[in-house]
Amino acid sequence: MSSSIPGYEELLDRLKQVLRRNGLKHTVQRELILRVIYDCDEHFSPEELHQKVQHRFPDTRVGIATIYRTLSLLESEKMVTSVSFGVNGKKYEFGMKHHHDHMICDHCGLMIEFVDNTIETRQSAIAQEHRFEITGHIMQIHGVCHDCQQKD
Amino acid sequence: MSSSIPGYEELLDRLKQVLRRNGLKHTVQRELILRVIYDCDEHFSPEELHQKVQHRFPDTRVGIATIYRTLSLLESEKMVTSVSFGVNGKKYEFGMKHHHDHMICDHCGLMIEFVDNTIETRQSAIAQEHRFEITGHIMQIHGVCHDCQQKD
DNA sequence: GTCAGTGCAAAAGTTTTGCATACAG
DNA sequence: CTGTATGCAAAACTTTTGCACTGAC
Repeated sequence: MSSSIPGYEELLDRLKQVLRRNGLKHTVQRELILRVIYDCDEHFSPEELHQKVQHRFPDTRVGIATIYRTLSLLESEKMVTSVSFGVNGKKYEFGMKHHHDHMICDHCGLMIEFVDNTIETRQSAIAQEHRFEITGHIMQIHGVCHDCQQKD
Repeated sequence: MSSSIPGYEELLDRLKQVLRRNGLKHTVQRELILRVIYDCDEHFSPEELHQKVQHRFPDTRVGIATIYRTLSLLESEKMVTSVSFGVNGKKYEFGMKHHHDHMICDHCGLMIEFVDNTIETRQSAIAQEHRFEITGHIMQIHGVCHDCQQKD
């Protein structure tokens, strides 16, 4: 098993590689942002990420514009993924964990991650039927979690 | 089969019912907006909806604020659903068609709608395992459509 | 030294709010 | 009449851009 979640060093190498390949430069800001994203378990908005970075590395100024620019870069390289949670707007997550889907409680925001092989398999089959070359998918089950059901 | 897509009249009744139930008022604007949404096959942003409404009913002024307010109302009543398409931002769709999922081409934006019973069933099972009361789900397969594959 | 990257601030875009007026019930 | 709904404009947010300066290579 274990489709191996990369360690930070591995990830950093990958970033360097991407940068070199595109004639871009390795900067402190890009590295710090990657570091924070890597350590971030929850989903985050660009604004939240900005605050985390500033809080953790107060000695380096990182502008919100750089956050947006870096997120775009990382997203195009599939190192982060963006997910939309209805009313809460667009959020990002570290994109190289083991693949998983989300179950979201619309009352309290609780998020359960899960993987289901039957679903994954069907998806490939459907894509194939339509001669569609699949690059990824988003699957969210929305509802009310057990705790919130009690409270009603 | 046919889980019966409601006709416009039915839908309008439902709206009136919702309004009455919440002590809200039946207004021309709300009706026109519903009308346009009902006839709209594609997904739309609030701004696009606004333009469609103005274009189709030039005699009634409908402000963008009313569009947003009405979309919120309809969304909370599950009469429209919002879907997020990554880079394209938040879009809405008429929420009472027969349920379907989306397959989206990231090159040309082509959207194929589909339903798969195996997936639907597994979803319910997963929700049950977590004592989760399911209210809906979002499932999008992203990739490259057949046409776009040719073009590369 | 060169050229991409950065912070900052301004601009552009999106969504929400306040308020006086209109109008449904 | 009463109180919700509306349009408009202002405000609040979110995201992108322009520019002069910095710093990686």
